[in-house]
Amino acid sequence: MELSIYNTLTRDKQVFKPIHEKEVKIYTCGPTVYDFAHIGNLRAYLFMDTLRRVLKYNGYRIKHVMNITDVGHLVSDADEGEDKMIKAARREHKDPFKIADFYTNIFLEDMKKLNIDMPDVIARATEHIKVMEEYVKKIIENGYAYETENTIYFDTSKLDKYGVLSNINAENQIAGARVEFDKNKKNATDFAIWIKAPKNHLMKWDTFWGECYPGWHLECSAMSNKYLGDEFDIHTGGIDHIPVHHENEIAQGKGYCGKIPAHYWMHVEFLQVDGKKMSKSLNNLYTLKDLKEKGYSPLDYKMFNFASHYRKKINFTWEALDTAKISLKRLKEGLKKHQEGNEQIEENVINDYEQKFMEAINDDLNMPLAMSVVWDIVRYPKKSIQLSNLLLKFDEVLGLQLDKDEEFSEEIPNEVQELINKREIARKEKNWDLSDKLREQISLQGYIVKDTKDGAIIEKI
RNA sequence: GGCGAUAUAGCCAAGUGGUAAGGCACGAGUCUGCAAAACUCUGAUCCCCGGUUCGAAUCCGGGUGUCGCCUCCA
Repeated sequence: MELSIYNTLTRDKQVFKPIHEKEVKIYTCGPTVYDFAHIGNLRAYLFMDTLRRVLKYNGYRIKHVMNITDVGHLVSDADEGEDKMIKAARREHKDPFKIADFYTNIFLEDMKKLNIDMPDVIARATEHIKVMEEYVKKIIENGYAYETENTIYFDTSKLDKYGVLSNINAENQIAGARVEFDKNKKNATDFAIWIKAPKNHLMKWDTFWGECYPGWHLECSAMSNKYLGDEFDIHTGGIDHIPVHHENEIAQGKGYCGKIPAHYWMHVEFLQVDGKKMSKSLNNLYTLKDLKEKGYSPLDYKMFNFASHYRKKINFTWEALDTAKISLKRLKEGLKKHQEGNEQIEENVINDYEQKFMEAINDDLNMPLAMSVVWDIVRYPKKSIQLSNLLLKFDEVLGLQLDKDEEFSEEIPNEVQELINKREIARKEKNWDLSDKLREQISLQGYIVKDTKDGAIIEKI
């Protein structure tokens, strides 16, 4: 079956045709590791995960590279302000390289918790300075750059067109600018590719142009080129990357070898919180840790993401996350129900579900629609191991670990356990008054008791 | 000022020309000592106005609202 994906470059959905028949080469703009990843960041990597899984489900091999930006990302994408890493280093009174290590590790742990299928290569910018240096030199040789006192700029006026992704151009950049552009720049859209490090600058390397550090946009171009070549299949990132970062990558690709690096550009929309953007200034940034503290697991959050399409804004509310949590639990219970069943299901029913699921995921990763097929199977009137096997097969795409129980069972304090034991005895004696009183006491301790056939289940409130 | 997105039941959200997927919540029922959980059943003509068409949530034109990027941020 054909796989269609939306390409920002052409602004339409296209049938996906890789450069090599069986292998797909992907580059993902990874995190700048100067702080904890918030759930908005994580949405982008969940999208990356789904994309990988869908491609694999379609039988492709994948060569996937993601960068870790640990230098050169200035507080503004337009090369203004200071380096984010250095700002963080000052905030935490630590060496910027240590900061990078710290947040990189946390990031990788988050990826694991979300059961994200990771790229084959994770490239740290600071380990690729030489590659970047060579990349810049070639851009200069090709006549696409000019020097000012402290910076080497990419000259966007040398391109046939700048702004192929977003319709921005030098004129409208200037018209609406609230920031003054560097007067040394020839064009408003020119951007720094190599920057001379000021004295006492914490992150710098001895290069062909003296002690320097790389421009942020350059990192991705140089590293994708090293691992994937002049042209590869898919480039992914957040929607905020479109106007500057990815335009600049395209510009650099053209300056380097005359080619737009990727054939397909895929972008994830933003996550909002209560209908507003998530931002530091609004103080509504949540991390996985915040979610955990409220009793939600990383996979609950993953489930939440499947409620909407990646190219649409998703509105995060605690209520919506709760919906996801309940749904995931019911999904797992549905799987168990089918695992215990042995009723025979006709083959065409199974085939029909497979067909529908595949159609959904192959239609530009329509996960909400795919989930409706999953629910259909869960709610199928017959119990059958054939259906549970089908769900597990689909879980290769979902990555929700449907067959695993959450290891969310926290330890129950002794005093609460004693109350529970007493209550069980009271119930056996049919002493309902005492039983209800004990349940009340347990709830005062912050736990809910639920009686099932197999005994009481305890949950934290 | 420039660029872009979006408007579908209480909430979240699919659906891009043929008469509205799914999830959550609410309500009813089954089960249960009770409660909870679980399971079953139940709801919308798609922001407004005009047009194209045999037929539009879906296409076109005009409004209105909301949101995002251009400064932190995926």
